[in-house]
Amino acid sequence: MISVHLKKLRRRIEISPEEERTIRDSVAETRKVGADQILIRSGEELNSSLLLLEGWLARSKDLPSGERQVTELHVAGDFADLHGFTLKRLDHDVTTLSPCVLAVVPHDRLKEITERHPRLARIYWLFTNVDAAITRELSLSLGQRSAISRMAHLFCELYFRLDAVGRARSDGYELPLTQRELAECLGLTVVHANRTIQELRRRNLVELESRQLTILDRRGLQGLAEFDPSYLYLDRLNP
Amino acid sequence: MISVHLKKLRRRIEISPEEERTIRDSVAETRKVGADQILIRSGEELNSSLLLLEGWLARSKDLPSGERQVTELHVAGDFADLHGFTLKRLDHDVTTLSPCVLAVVPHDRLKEITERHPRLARIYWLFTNVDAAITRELSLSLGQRSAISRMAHLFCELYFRLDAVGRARSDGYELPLTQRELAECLGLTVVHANRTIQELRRRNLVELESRQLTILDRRGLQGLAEFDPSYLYLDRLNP
DNA sequence: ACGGACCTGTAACCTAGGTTAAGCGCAAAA
DNA sequence: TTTTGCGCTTAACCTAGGTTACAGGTCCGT
Repeated sequence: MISVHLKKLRRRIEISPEEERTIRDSVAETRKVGADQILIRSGEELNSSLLLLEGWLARSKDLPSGERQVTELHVAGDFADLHGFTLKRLDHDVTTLSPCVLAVVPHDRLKEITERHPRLARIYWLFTNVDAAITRELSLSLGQRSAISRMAHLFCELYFRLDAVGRARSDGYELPLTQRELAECLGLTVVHANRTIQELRRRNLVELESRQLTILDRRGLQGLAEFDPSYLYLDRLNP
Repeated sequence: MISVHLKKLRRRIEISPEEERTIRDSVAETRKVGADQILIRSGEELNSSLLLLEGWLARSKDLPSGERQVTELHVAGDFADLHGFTLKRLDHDVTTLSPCVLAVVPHDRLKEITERHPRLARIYWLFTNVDAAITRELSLSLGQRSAISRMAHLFCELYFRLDAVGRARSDGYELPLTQRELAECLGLTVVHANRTIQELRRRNLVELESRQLTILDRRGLQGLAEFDPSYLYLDRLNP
């Protein structure tokens, strides 16, 4: 099951058999969790990190007034809170958006990796930096793109990320988010998120029904989003 | 001059004399640059990282249409592109907002640090994670806060960050950004950035004149911003 | 000393997206 | 089987912030 994580890594870098063993051994246990659970609360002290093997997670931040912003989505293969290894507490919550399978990686094993497997440490460092790049792209979306272009951009991003771990069909993917959750990702209200989806439908770019996103016109969607996947660092890297 | 960087680190963690030596030795050269220079272009291949010793930098991303979003500001003591060590190219530009002094840290010396000084490597990893936390908070601002609250939030954040490296007065700090640049940080137009500053003035919260920001009512400003500095991880950490 | 570019400031007007409210369908609970 | 609640949808209306335009000040290069 952890192979989805290895797939994500191997998409971008070589992983030796020994490194693979180290990664596999870093997992202390595996947990199953239902949808809409809070896994980590902002500020909580941490001594392990969570590797998502199946399902969808969100990192989100709240305003005192209750408005919520999702700052990153996570899919199978992603670490949800690898940054918690160095930070020891998070500045955001981590919640499940669907039923999930999680691997628990204790921080002392990560520390050992930094002591004994510097290349692997650099790889994991790299992946927290890719997460940051995704958040930067979100800032660009929230600050400068229109609602429709933002939503198209998110759909494109998720397509590339899911495809990289073999979780996309050629014409779309399973997207278990409600319209409210999509709105929280994009800094919109539910009402306007709905209007925006209608508009994407009307333009024959996507269909979204019973948790299935169908991309009818990938070229058109990417054009509308002005989507350039280079910020996902999906090409070969060499850390 | 690199002491401002050590000050930033020591604000949060212990640095041994040997670690200090390693950090000092990691600098290959020091460069002075004028304002409004592009230091790094998105996509460019990198083999060193830039440590900012004096002045202000911005990381920014552009849309094809020319709209620009500043995704993070950097002040003395910050690494501008430490994430470039693992990523080897950036997904954003790095530009000077004022005359700057920069230390150049070759990636092979950073690699050596990951091989020989794992604790220092964890510390630097930590700091790229703090950068990411700042970008997350920006996403929250851009997605959910009003223009005035966003601007108040930025002014508070910069106060805390500058204070942490001894670059703030008790009642404000030097802020060399034009209103256009502030607007680009906050996802606003220049016109509305100006309106927003006028409103902050009218409420007697801040004064901003000839590059000097004076905070007239810190309590009030933080209240308006709903500012909670915990995302800056300014307290003691233990990597 | 002059011209031009950029910065700050304002005014008039406009629109993307927010707000409020309501209806419908469906699934889980009772 | 009814009820309750949630997710989706739409409509009417409103406002925060965008757009365009213009003016005065300052700094810079010639």
